[in-house]
Amino acid sequence: MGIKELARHLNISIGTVSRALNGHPEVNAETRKRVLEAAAELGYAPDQAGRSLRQGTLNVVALLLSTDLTSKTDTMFFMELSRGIQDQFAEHGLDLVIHLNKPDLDMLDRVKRIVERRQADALILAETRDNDPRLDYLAGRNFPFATMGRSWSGGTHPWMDLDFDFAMRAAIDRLAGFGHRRVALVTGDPGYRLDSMLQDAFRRELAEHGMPLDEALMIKTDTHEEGGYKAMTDFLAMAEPPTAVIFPHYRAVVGAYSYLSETGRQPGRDVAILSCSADTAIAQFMAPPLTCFRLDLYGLGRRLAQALLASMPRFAESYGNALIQEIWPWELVGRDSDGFHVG
Amino acid sequence: MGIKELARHLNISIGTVSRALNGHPEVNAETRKRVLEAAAELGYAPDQAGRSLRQGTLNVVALLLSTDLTSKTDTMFFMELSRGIQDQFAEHGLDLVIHLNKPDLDMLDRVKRIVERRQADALILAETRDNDPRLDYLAGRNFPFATMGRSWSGGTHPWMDLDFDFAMRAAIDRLAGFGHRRVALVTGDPGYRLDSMLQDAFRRELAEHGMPLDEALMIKTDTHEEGGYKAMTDFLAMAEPPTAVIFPHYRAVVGAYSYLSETGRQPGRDVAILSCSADTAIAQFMAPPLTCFRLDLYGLGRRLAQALLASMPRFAESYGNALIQEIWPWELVGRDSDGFHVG
DNA sequence: CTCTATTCCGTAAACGTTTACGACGATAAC
DNA sequence: GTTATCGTCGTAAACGTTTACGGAATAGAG
Repeated sequence: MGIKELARHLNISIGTVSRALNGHPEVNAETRKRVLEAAAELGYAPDQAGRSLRQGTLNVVALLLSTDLTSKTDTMFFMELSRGIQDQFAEHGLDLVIHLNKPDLDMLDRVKRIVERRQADALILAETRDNDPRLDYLAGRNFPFATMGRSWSGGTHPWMDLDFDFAMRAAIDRLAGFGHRRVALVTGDPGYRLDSMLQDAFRRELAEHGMPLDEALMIKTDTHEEGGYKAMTDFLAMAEPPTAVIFPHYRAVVGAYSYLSETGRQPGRDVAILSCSADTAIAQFMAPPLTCFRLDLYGLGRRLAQALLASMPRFAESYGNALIQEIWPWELVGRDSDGFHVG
Repeated sequence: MGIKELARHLNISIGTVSRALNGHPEVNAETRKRVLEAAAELGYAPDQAGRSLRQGTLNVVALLLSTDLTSKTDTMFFMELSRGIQDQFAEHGLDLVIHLNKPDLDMLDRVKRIVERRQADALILAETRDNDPRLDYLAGRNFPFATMGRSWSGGTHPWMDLDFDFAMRAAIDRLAGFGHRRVALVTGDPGYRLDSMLQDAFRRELAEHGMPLDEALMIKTDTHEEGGYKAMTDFLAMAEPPTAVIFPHYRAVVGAYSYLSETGRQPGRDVAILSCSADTAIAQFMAPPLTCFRLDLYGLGRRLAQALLASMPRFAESYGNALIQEIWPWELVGRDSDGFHVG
């Protein structure tokens, strides 16, 4: 099953076998055919370790995800994204593998392990934090990597991100059009760049629309169902509750819907609910269907992979050697969760 | 950064360095300390390719998932499962990596690639199909693997599965107790062992409870939101609709809820909805909260990993060299989606 | 002092590839 | 007939580890 056996079986040298399999030009056409046939018949495939050892490359890109995702974010988002990444890499013979890890501190260790043991040729990080030490480490080692979501400093590494400024403007435009003036925002930990940007954009757009800013209407909490449930509970206990709530994180909406339903209220009638999340399958099947943002997650994944490839010396020329950092547009999908006029 | 540099830096041989790092007994305590310190300081970690080449082991286990998961199943299920698997493997210094692949035919190629290129020491398959060629291939190559969900033949490989017989009995017991006699079942493609078992159990339990079996009430469709939506549409268009519907697949429930809401109906009042899925975070936040089954997904993942480890020569002795195949119990969590009496 | 056992460490082979280098024969050029 | 060119292939080194083997030094036993 090794290349040696294959060579012996064909009565040629291992060098020729290797050249034949790797498509080198200096091998006779008929010899190549014989080699390929024999390889297919005997089920030979080059050992990854041997090849990697020799040419220092593994044909594997790692995507590092935190197990937090299970509890805090929309797993669908990353699944769709991964599908795009995977397909793009496949065109270059690269495999995508997902590494799950405990969140926070261990993450740096895992990154170090991947780099130092050479478990992948490049790395994709999903969620970056303020002063994320992983970015410095990777940049210092000159290891190719990309991130989903820009980092705080912008950085000189490739990334893809979403246009949250646009989303927030579109959301508040829409709510203002319906006559809302007390709008609330429920985000997660502002230690994440995403939540920080959302809060900034929220403040700015409120000001632009001449709406009052009430800090009590900006709740930072967990981004899953329970966080949304509690946030909605708090809002409705206020002397003057908001008439509209923006939940950038989709899963929090589920909790909010739940509390509203329990108390006999209805989203889209008693309070407007709007999400800045991607329009994954469930949104249109909520009751009432959720207003959120349409986005080509699969395409985003592909483009993220392209950005990373463009930063890898081996593939850079195919992608114009450019540093690719893009902010992706999306489109507001108005549904019934916020479709009513106040006042 | 190689072991050679490290050895030169310490003025000892690479053999001793290797032994020191790998905890072999025949090395002086003080030498070992020096080596470990220097390795930490210089950020040395053994190259995976070199090590793998030498000792034929990689310390990596692969979990193969289909990109279908995105559209068809509850991604949360596999995330929680993966977390358990990951933690169990970590105790033995193994990493879990997830390979995403297109469904169906390509899957066998991917499995072959993983085995032939030695990209992992063992493999976990998530969804097996009738006459799944991947199982035969792996067994033929004597490659360690385990599956989530038993295969059709039972097989001689380790697996974990859920007690769907129990679930179906508990579900129909409960519905019978509420007075239901026209109960429907919405499953996916019976080419999957899971759906096939559910249908069998459903028929059996109906008979045991003296309920009539109406084949029109057994719909096979997609297991995502849209499938549930359409199934519910079909049911309610019947001359004599079912009074209760069992949706083993959680995501189909979302679609069913959606249709009910659109037509002014309410789950748990106009029709009973019950799911045999695991009780993931969303179930209790649906409106009304969904009756389903409580399950320790994390523990299940750990146990699945143990079962696999027990089948790997390297680790077998720690686990008693046994073939581990287990059917896990779960517990019905009665909520409001089916809590009403008929007639 | 001799012999043996023990502790520690260096040497070198091996794992399965890829590839630089050189060699061989055949063909073409003069 | 000599030389250069080309196409094809074999040889061997190299990648970074681990580990079997043997050797040197020390200690203990007689």
